[in-house]
Amino acid sequence: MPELPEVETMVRGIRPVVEGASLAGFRRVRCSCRPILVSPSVGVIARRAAGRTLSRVWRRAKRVILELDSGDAFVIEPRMTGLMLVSDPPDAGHLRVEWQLTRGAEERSLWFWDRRGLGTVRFFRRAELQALVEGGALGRDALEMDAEDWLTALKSTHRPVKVALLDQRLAAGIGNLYASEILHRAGIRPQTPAARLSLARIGRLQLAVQSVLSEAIRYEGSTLSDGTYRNALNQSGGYQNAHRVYDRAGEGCLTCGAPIVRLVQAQRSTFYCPRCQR
DNA sequence: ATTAATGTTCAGAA
DNA sequence: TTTCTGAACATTAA
Repeated sequence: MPELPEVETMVRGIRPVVEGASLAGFRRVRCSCRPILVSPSVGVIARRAAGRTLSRVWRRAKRVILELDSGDAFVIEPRMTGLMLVSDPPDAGHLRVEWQLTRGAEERSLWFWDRRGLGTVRFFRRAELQALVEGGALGRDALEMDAEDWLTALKSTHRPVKVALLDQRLAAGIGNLYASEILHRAGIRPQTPAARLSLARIGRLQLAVQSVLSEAIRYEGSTLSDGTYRNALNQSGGYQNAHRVYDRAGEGCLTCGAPIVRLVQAQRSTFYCPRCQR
């Protein structure tokens, strides 16, 4: 599930361990599951990166970026079930990649753990990184968008607003869970065609994006019933207790009491309150 | 014991 | 051009 708040939490969790450390080794962990995508090959990456200092840990949309003093960088996409850890993992069987770090005499490791194995670890040269970060594939970070940015983004498509929120080219960082939560907070029906939203409703949407995402970051993300998402220290997040609609089909709306409805849009579950959201 | 569903992304087709 | 479909994979619930 890692969406913007979970990835931000990962970055904040690993930053104190990673930033300023030297990379002593980079390796794939031997496990019984199929290997995840690492590109270029582990050997090539290790040759280019070993001995360098990890100067900056940051986030672009749902990607974790480990930047080296050379300007080259690791770009990690957790996708569905990937985690960045600086502690023991949920289980040893799904550890995928290890960064061996040194800071003076101290040795520590950063891990990429991924149960389903859809996540990726890629290494980019400085120029490639710039293209990836600034290129057209990703829109502005959802937390940095003002109402005017949202107006431009939403005017450009006739798809339902819930589906549009998931389009990373329009706004980067929102995923399936937070899209439902944001629309409930904004009082907007998920089926509404994006281009048909009034200025006033777009203003409410922008505020809902800000408040839902920043609250979720404050609570260190959402750990769903499958327990997959954990922070860098393998601890649960807390925002799942604040969900108003996600995964609550048939239960009463916490605002008005009407039963929450589940529908499928673009092959993904959407949850909303038919009374609060118009 | 099958089948459907699960947070994401991307290629390829409609 | 825009939008839709299915696949990548592992695990759990029905």
